[in-house]
Amino acid sequence: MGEERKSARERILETAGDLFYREGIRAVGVDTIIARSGVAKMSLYRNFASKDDLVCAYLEAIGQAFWGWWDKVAARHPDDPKAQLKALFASLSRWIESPNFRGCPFINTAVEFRDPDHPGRAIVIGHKQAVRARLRDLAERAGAADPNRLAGHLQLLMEGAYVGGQTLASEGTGESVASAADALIEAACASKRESP
Amino acid sequence: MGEERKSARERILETAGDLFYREGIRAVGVDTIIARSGVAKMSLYRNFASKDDLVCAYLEAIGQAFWGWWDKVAARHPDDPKAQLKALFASLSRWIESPNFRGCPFINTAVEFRDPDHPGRAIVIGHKQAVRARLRDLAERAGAADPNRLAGHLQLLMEGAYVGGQTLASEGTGESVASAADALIEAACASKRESP
DNA sequence: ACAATGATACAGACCTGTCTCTACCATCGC
DNA sequence: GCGATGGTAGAGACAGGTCTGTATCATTGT
Repeated sequence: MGEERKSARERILETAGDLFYREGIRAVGVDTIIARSGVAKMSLYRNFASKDDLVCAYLEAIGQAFWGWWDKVAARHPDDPKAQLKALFASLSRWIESPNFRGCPFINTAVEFRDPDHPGRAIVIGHKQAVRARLRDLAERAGAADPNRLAGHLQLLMEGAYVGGQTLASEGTGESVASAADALIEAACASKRESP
Repeated sequence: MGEERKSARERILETAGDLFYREGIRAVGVDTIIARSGVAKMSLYRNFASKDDLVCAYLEAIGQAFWGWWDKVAARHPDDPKAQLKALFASLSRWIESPNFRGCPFINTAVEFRDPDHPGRAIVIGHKQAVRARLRDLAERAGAADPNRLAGHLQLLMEGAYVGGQTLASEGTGESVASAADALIEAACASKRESP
């Protein structure tokens, strides 16, 4: 047995993540997930209380991957918050033009499940607030005149990039994001000198 | 019969529009639509070939309302494209903070129906391209140094505002949109004087 | 009379979640 | 060494509900 076979849970999460992201959550039934991952139905329901529960696990996994990406990009410019901001948007602009890009998984989930009591929505809102906080922190350390305002602007841009890449493909959305972010960052930091 | 009763078609379109927008399209079945609009099921299927067909009619109606809004706002500043742009974003910023706001119907539809062959997607893409064209036209007439670039930035902001208002409610998204739009418009038009 | 509509039952597909039965495999007692 | 045991997992049937779309019949307004 040379090959280590992954656990049922891992295979389910991997397959479900792929299908949910590509085709949408409501569009993918549990039967499809178990067929595609070669797993028994009971293995799914032993590991996840319900489909909603699986959706939450999917979002958590995506969140981890997201912060992994964020930290990796930021680490390329240690102690240079302004460069980190720009690098994040430059990387984002490349990502949204990839052929596999299907929008932001969090936004997509929030759109698919409109009921405010759906457990997934809390995760989505938590994620977006965390992003906002990290943007504000970077804006502040980058010396923005009004960090809160810059963080708000940049997050708008980020969300716009996510949906723009999906509905307006091949219109140069990626390039737009990077240049708009640059413009806003420079404008926000211009009026304040570093350590005057 | 003092009250003019609307035709079955009108009542269906009205109810479906309301439900689709508030709760999502996949979340609302035709049974709910007919119950809520007090219409027979066959009246629905006599007026619309299928649910997908009803969805398309819904998108067309939203599109008409959207351009009605756009033209009304623009008409408040005749022959002043820059003021029109700003006014559009100011109005948008108010709209997304209304309690009934549930995001952009076009984006929501595109997220709910990921299949590229779904008839609704063509309408969505057509709408977004039309918006882009009108933005570019205004940017050009407003004297932007690079109208294409400004139109791209503004559309990103617009899309961001739509989803931001939905997932990040009560974080001052509306104010952010207006101020970010102002900043980008001013920056884009600064380098070019009007009739020098 | 006639066209549009309401009411209702129904077909067939699909969805989530449960249940049973079987197979494998590691660990433990002896 | 070796059989018993228990945990994990595959296969498939099934229940109960919902969805779209169709068919049939009664009603209403002009």
